[in-house]
Amino acid sequence: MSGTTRQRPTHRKGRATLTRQGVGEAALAFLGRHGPAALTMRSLAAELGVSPRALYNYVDDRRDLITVAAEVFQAAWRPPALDPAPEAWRAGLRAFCADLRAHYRRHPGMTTLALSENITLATHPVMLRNVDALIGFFEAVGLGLADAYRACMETIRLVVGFVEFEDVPRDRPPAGLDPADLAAHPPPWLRTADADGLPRLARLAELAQDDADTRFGFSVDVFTAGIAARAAAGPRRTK
Amino acid sequence: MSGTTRQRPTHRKGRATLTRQGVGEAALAFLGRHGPAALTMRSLAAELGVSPRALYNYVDDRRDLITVAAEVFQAAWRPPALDPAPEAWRAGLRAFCADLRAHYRRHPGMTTLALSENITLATHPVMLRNVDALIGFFEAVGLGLADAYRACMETIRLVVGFVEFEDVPRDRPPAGLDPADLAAHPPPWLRTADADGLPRLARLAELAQDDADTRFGFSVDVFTAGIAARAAAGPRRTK
DNA sequence: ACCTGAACACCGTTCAAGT
DNA sequence: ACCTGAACACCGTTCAAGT
Repeated sequence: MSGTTRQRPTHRKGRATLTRQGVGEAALAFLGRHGPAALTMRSLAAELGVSPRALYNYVDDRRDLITVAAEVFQAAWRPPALDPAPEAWRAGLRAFCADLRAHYRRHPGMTTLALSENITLATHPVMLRNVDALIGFFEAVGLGLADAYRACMETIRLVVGFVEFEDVPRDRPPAGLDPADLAAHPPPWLRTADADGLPRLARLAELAQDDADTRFGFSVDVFTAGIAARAAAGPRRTK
Repeated sequence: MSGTTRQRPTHRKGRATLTRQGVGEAALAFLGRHGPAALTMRSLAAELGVSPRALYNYVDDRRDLITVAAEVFQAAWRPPALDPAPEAWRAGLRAFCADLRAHYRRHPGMTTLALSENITLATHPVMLRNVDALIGFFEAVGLGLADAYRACMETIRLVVGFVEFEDVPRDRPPAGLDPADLAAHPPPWLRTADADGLPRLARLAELAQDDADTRFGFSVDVFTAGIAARAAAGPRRTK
């Protein structure tokens, strides 16, 4: 209590000593700068000024590295507070989803990587607290506990799915494609259809283009309305 | 018109000649048998009894190969008919989503691969027809054209997101994990939480476990209720 | 205890040469 | 026209050896 417990040295050869946490942070930062394809054991080691083998002292393998990065990523999110009051909850849920979407977009490739490496949702205490709060919110809005849990998970899936399918390809377009084509919505591959048996696609071409925020807003609004209907049916709906 | 136009030979050295389409079909089949990680240019070439270089006569590169496989995959789906009649459309949408989910699960790794390779939704005539029909369905239910398009895309995202986040990890569990842990819902990483400030997670542990079908049903029902609310507000909602 | 350097078994892709 | 075989520049991971 009084004395100085022996500390691990924080530097070595002029470089900060590696730690599991530090390696994860470096991986997450690297991901933001260069994208998921560029994150290799070798490139990250080079960035840290260390041999590839050194990383294996802190991380089991590449999968484990990505798991740590995912934990760091999750812990970095502080969600806006949710007010379940009847006149406030819809706007609150909208803001919550918008904030979560922004967090994911700030780290492009994090989800892509987690999915392709089959990372089961990494579990950080901060994340557990957020999940618990969101479930509590849905309960307060009028859902039974089981439905509140399901709604919580669907909220996350809705946001992450939108980012993955809509935002990531536009924020970080693949090499060979024209960004203008990706930005357009409805996309050219739907608009080029001639009218042979495709009447709505043909009419769609005449519509004003959607931006991603409008489409995200639609998805969240539909979800919110669905939750409202479910809540109105009463919490007993949970079987 | 009368004569025999010169045909490309269909066999060569006792092996069916390669075609772009055939290579895509082989890739999709390989994907179903061995999973996305095992699908490499070299392994697919070996499966076809050919040198890796030969594949490059039919596809530009690995990304292109996956694009062809995705097209084959999409063209293979024949959705159930959708009836927009007031008393039928909800059940029809549910069946539509269930069928789409089943189609994706039949080819595990297809989405994972498409996402990680940033494949912009491949466009096959069959898929365009399906999309057009789904938009028409939402219009007939009472949505404006722009909203019907958004609802169509959200339908696909909902289903694919569920498969990707819920089904794939369970249908094809990653090597190091206990399948029982993955099957459990809520998952153990939520249930192990002690009650310190996590009251709903603690109560969640006492609930009967959900199966994936129940959770999928919840998501689709909430979506359906949301669409119903939107439709009731009238097609003029589209700005 | 933690690092380096060399090595192994893989990738995707391309080159030059065969038939 | 379409193939093979060898090669290049990469991977993740491991081994043996340094300090």
